[in-house]
Amino acid sequence: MKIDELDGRLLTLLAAEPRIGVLEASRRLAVARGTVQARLDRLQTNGVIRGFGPDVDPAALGYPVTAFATLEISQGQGADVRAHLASVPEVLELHTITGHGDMLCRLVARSNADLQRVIDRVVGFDGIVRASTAIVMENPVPLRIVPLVQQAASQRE
Amino acid sequence: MKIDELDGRLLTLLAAEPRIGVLEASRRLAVARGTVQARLDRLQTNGVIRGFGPDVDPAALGYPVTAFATLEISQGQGADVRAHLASVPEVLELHTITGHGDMLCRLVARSNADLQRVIDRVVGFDGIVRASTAIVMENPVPLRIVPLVQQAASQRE
DNA sequence: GGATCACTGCGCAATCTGCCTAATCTAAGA
DNA sequence: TCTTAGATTAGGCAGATTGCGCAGTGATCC
Repeated sequence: MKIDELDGRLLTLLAAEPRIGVLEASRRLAVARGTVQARLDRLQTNGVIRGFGPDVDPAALGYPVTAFATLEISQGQGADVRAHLASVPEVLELHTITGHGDMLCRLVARSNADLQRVIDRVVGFDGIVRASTAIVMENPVPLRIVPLVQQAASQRE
Repeated sequence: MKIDELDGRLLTLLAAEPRIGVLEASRRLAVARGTVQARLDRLQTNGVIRGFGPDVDPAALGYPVTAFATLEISQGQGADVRAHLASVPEVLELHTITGHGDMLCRLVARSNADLQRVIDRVVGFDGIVRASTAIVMENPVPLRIVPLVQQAASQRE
C-alpha cells in the first residue's frame, strides 16, 4: 500500500505517543478530525497497522536473557517441530530461513542458567538435528519501525 | 516484577483486543474499574508495559522480505558500526551477541533484489569484516508475548 | 489488636468517540 | 476545458469514557 507524507506523520506521532486519541492527533497534525479517522481506518483496513497491542518487556517480567537459536531440522519434520516450538512460552518468535531445513527462533530466559533449561526443552525433540545459540548481550537498536515508515512515506511513486 | 493472575488476564485481554478501554476491560475481567486502572498504572510504571505503539507491518508498507544478518565486527569499531546500522531504515533491530564482535540484525527489503542493495549498504562500512545472511521464508510463530505472560502470571513465588 | 494495602462501588465534570451533513478542494478522465 | 469521484474540512449531537476522588470493606502482616 502507498503511504503518503501525512500517513507517515500520523504513524510517527502514534509511535511516539500511542495514548493520544484521534482528536488530539488531529490537533497535532493540524488536520481535521475526520481526516485522521479516515486515515487510521484505511491504515488498519490495509493491514499497515496490525493493532495496538501492549508492548510487554520480557525483562521486566523476569526474563532478562534473550538469545537466538538456529535449528537444523531433518526433512519432513517441519510441521511437528513448529508445533513443538509454538508450545514453548519462552519461544517468542520463530522463522524458517534459507538453508537446509533451518529455523531461527528468539528465546528468552530467567538467567543464563535458565537458558540452558529452555534450550534443552527446545532442542529435546525429534527432528531437530542440530542447534546453535547466540546470547544477546546488548540491543543497540531495539525493534523499530519509524525510520522505515518515514522512508516509505517520502517515497514518491 | 511479580505478575499475578489478574495482571496476566489483563495483559492477555489487552493483547487480544487492544482497542478496549479501561471500563470495558474492567467489565470483561469482572473487577472494578479502579482496579484495572491501578493495575495498568503499576504495569506501566514498572516497565512491564512499555507502551501501546502501533504494530506496523513492513510487508504492508512494501517491504515483504525479511532477513537476518550476522555481522562480524573488527575490534574497536563497535560504536561506529552501531551508528551506521542505526542510520539504515531497513535495519529494524540490532543486537550484539556472543562471539568475537558479532552482531545480529533484522533487515527488511522490497524484494530479493532489493535485499542485495540493503545488504550492500549495511556491510559497506569499515569495521564489518564478514556478513552472512539468512532470508526468512515463513514465520510460523510471529512475535508473541502472551504465552510468556501467562507463564509468568501462574508462577507462584 | 492495630496498620497497611488493594479492591469495590459510587459520583462528577470534562473530554472524546462514533456518526452524520454540507461545502470546498483536488486531481484525473472525457 | 468541463465533469466527476474521492478527500478534506468544519460543525453538530448523543452517548460513552476518562481522570479523579472518597468512604467502606476485606485481607495480610507485625
